[in-house]
Amino acid sequence: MNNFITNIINNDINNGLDIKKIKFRFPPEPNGVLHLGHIKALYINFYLAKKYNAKINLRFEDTNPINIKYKYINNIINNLKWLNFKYNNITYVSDYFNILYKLAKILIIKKKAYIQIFKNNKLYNINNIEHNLHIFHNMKYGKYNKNYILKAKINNINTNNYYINNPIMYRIINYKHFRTKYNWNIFPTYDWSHGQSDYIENITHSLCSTEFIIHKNIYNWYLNNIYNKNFNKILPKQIEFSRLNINNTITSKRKINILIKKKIINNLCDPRLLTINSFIKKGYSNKYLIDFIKVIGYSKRNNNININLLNNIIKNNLIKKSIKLMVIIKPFKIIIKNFKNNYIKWIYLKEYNKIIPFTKYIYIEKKDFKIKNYNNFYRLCINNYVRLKYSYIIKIDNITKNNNNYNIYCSIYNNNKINKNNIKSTIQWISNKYYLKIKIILYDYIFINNNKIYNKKIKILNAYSNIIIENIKINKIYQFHRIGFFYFYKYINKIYYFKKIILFNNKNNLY
RNA sequence: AGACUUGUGGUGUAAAGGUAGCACCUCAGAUUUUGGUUCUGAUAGUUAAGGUUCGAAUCCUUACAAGUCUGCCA
Repeated sequence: MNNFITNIINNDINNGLDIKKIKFRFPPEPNGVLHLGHIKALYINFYLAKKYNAKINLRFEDTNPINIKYKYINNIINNLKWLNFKYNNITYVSDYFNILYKLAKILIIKKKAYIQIFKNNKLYNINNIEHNLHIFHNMKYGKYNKNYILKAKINNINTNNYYINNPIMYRIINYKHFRTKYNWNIFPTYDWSHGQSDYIENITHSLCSTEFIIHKNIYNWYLNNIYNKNFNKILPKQIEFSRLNINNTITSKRKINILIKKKIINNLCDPRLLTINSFIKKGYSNKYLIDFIKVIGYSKRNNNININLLNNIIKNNLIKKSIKLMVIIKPFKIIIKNFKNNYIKWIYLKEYNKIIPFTKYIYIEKKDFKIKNYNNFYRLCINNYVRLKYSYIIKIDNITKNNNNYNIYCSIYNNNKINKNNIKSTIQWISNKYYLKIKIILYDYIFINNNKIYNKKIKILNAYSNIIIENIKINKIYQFHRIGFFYFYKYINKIYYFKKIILFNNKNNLY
């Protein structure tokens, strides 16, 4: 894999960076679950770590006690385990609160940081160093209300953007932190803590998404003002790449939460979401997702990837290994003339070492039958030979009509006597006596029409399967012959429930 | 509105001043006990204009377009 990131690192090596010192980090905030976009960020870091034989830290960005929740830490660790991304250390920004506090005091002494107070609808800046230190100390011990903040004094950056010019380093938050408890009343902001954490951990290349480009000046300003030659440390370098955008769905935590509030989705495991938890629940292998990430690559430009690319990769992976079931959604009865009423022919399926029953009356899918052939209809109609999957070649002999019901009489034909070119279709079937009741849950992408309109449709269909299902496991993925891929997720009242993963091409109006 | 970033076939991504390549999509043919898969092939591209250069997707200028940011979130 070659991209602008490897180019930058190779340049750094050519310019004297010791290859042994290269180190990366993955810094999630434990405020939600990981999704496909995180896999993109993870993969580049772990790919580079492998390429340069470098170390990599999993760093939890727990700077804001209000946002973070302990349960997400375990979830992230388990997700990484499932993805088989092996990091060297787990670190927490909260471990650096003491160091960050000391560094902030150094900036105050250097007159690079100052306290700002909001009082009587006015902002007051403190100039005196001793006074600043005194207030900062008292802020730490909770002696002030939220109107006190510590700001960095960056006046050199050529911008009229006030936020960028005077970023906040510390704000007062009176909230229990899950690790430091009530020890701190002030918490560092992302801007202040992130670059410093990279520096403390000896990270050489700090990869993030392009929305942080505007913060790069702050990142570098802090580092340059903290950098101490005596420590013999390398200044980390922020490199940005564009975040993952996929049409017809979303990944952003904020937008997912809106959908949950609007009750369009129930939870973070909803199969329509691209969260790692949903992938695990759907029985995916991590390989499918990494294959996808490898294909889409990395750049700085805005992108919009068609979700079918992901679906194709999943489909091509599944096609090799999933068990095939014959499933009928809308049964249509046909009669085999050659068979006697109670005769059962057991057909042996070598692939699965199982037998399935074939009887006089069988059901095929309603859409697999038409009386007359038009528009190149390959399936069952007058004059068409059709192969029933795993069993006989049939053709319609005659059709009778009672009321509104057709009776379709078919004859079995010898495999060897029919020209192969005349059999254009192999369709699924079930015996009218032996089958399993199943339910299929179908849903569409969350968004239609370029991510602007919600798609709430969820269909639950009754269907029938041949009886090959045994030792069925939750989360196991099955292929429904000619329909698509589904995963089994529950068994209630003698009914097996399956949820959609991917449907096969539907343009010929199969279903 | 400003600041910043980015513009390569329909989509995604390579080419670090020297042959515009790869993958997906689409289309066609072959294979096929899935109208699936697989295989072969075809179509199609450097946002625009100017400049530097023997030579520009690449460097410079201008225009245009898209995205991000303008949070005491990260």
